[in-house]
Amino acid sequence: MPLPHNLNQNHLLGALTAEELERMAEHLKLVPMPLGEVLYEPGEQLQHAYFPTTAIVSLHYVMENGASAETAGVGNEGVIGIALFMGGNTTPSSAVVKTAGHAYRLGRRELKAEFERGGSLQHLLLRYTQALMTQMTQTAACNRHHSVEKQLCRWLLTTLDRVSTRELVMTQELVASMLGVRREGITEAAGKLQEAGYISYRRGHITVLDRSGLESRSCECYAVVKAEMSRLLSDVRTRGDASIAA
Amino acid sequence: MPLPHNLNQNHLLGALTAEELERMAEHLKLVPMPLGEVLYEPGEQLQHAYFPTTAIVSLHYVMENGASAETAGVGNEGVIGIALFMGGNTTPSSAVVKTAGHAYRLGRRELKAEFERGGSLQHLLLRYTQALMTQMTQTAACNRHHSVEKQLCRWLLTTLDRVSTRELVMTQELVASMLGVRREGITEAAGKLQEAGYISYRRGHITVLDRSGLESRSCECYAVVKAEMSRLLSDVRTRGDASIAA
DNA sequence: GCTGTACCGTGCGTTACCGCACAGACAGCG
DNA sequence: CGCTGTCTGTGCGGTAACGCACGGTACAGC
Repeated sequence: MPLPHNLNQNHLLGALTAEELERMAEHLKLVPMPLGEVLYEPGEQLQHAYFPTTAIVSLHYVMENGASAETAGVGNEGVIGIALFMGGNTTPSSAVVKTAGHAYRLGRRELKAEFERGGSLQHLLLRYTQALMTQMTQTAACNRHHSVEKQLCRWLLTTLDRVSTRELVMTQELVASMLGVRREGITEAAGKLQEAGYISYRRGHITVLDRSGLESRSCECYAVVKAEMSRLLSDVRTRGDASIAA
Repeated sequence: MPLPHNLNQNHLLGALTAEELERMAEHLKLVPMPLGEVLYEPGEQLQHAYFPTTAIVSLHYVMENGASAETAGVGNEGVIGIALFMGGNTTPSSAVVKTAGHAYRLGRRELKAEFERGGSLQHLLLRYTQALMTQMTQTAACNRHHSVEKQLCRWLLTTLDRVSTRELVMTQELVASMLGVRREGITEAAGKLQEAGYISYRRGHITVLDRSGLESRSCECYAVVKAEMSRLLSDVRTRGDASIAA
């Protein structure tokens, strides 16, 4: 179902003033985000920021021995390319598309220029950055203390919050690499969840049947991050639909 | 040896322009930071930012069941109270003093006011924030993949970088709560390091004998964070010693 | 409808870390 | 000087997750 895309589908863009959005609109380009695409690699100078509409992107750290872990996810509530306005221009981690979709792309110059005007975009981006730090903090603690099953529940829930369907297009292999665990660990945990009737899956598709079931088996981290995100971004998505079609 | 404190001991303050520093100097108050002091608790509106000189502070997340983990450390290279200028005003984690010392304290209004002038303080703070995110990312991945011994090495090295001596005043219990592991796990790992001649310790005091030994047993995370910190904050500490005595 | 590739399930042995319990050692204080 | 509380060492069973190997199965593409 190819919805007509519009800027409001990204919550940050949707919360800008009409004036700001007008200034930026001509520079925002809708781009497809295929599964697996690498938006940036460690140490590489970023050229664009991405405001996802339907895509979901994973901020991902890969260690020397090839092991990896997701440190935060970004969907239509956020933006990829923090390092542009924070001033570092790059990061040691990478960003990869974990659910295909679309995003609005903005050149680094245009982003920096608008950020430095100090208007509502600046405030939004800074608060979003803080929200991202909350995710990272929570991931760090969660990685230390919670079981794979709990983490899987958390991960499914946060991913589900960013899509409009109950079905995620996801192989166990992919999930495992996000959580930084063995593929077999996911097989086992997912098996238990399926047995409990919370999810069902087939080759690369996970369907959530009982959301509250997942919540009950998830660790606290899901709720903590969600609450903090909504606290920090409470004024986002309140602008109504006075949108500029793209 | 009670050195005369001066603002330059904190690298961020030391990198400000003379003009900015002059504006802020009258609001900066040198305060003692005793071991264990809690600078802020989860959800609590911050009243001050702290620029450590000799103290080291841990950003610490405590879970519902009481388990905890450090997500980043802050010493004289940084500042505590990011949430003030990022706009969230609080965070779900807490900040506790893990090595006693001093810090310059600044009221939240004064910090915000200076931040919003958009001068070099703003740029410094934003880049420092990005460096903090690097630490968090690395901690998350490290927690997932590296052994307690490697993590202990990393932690000792980063702590050592923030003090002027070779001796850390630290109980194993405290180290364990920082790393989010059992106290016995530290006993074991520290025992091995002592056997190797890299450290020696007695009741609450850890002395580093062979730094490069620790580096060789540490995980990559230490070097990654260090390199990224120095990249992001390369212009810090270059202002020379035209300081304003406090 | 066949075939090959990707994906998933299962079963080992192994290991790192946990939880608990208790004993010993040191330091500071009256 | 001895007491006391804190800190450290050690042992032991339990367990979650790993690494590896292999076999089974759905689906896509021809």
